[in-house]
Amino acid sequence: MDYTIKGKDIILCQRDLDLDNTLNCGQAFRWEIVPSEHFRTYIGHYKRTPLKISQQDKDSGIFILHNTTEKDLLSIWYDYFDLSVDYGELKRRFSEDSVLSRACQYAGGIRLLRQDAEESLISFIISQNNNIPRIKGIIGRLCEIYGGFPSLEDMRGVTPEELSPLRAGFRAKYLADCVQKAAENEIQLDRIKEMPLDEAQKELMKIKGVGPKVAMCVLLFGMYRTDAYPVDVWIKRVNEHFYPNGLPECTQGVQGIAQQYLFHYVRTCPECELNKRN
DNA sequence: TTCCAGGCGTATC
DNA sequence: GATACGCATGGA
Repeated sequence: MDYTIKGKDIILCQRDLDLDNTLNCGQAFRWEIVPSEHFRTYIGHYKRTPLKISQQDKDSGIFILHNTTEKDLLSIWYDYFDLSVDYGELKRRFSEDSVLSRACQYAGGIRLLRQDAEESLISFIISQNNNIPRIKGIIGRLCEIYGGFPSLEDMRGVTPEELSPLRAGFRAKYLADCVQKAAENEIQLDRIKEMPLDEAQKELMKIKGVGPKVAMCVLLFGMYRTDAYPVDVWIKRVNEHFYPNGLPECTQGVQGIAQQYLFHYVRTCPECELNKRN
């Protein structure tokens, strides 16, 4: 990692990272873009620790972590932004496949964020049969109520009625069930992290409102299980249209990272035939 | 007005 | 085990 400390800021040189790509590709829901003198500036959190981060230009690979410490960089943000992984190497692997190659070319600055497991669980319960702007709205209201993103312990004893200000609809009862099962140790995320993928998925599915897809999202985004491959409506189309015989071999072990490139590509790239409705 | 959104629970066969 | 349907809410 290449960085220098400049007063209260840290200047980070980092390849294969683009803030728009990474923070707006549907894996995280509470990074907000804010006006600044730089190309892009976002404010977000890992658990309760805030970060304001700027990307200086589109392609320079220079970032400013504002008003932070070397300790937070090394103990939080280095892991959160997955900086130990060589995404250049990963993308060279993916380029064996023509679809993935296009996806990487379209948004090569995507990185898989290592997010908090509890936040991922709550967020992706909210995500079901929902659209991304509205997911962000519900999560924003959740954070307002609790003064930051709540832990499952913070929400202990909550009822669906008490969650009605979220306007989460039928998902409120799922959130309450999730909180209750965690409180009663019916599900233990720390144990699930250590389980084989199939077993971990089944365990998460004990929570009402957590099915195969949400469970895979929790494993991928909240537990850094890069072999987890969540299939939503978009990825279902990708599988049927591009990979009728299964994923290419170059994704072995990192199917989840490939999924993230594919998801963003089909949803937002005008050149992708699946993007155009019909 | 109708359709759809990072799905899932339930009923039915 | 497979399939059909309802579900809260809000934007297009």
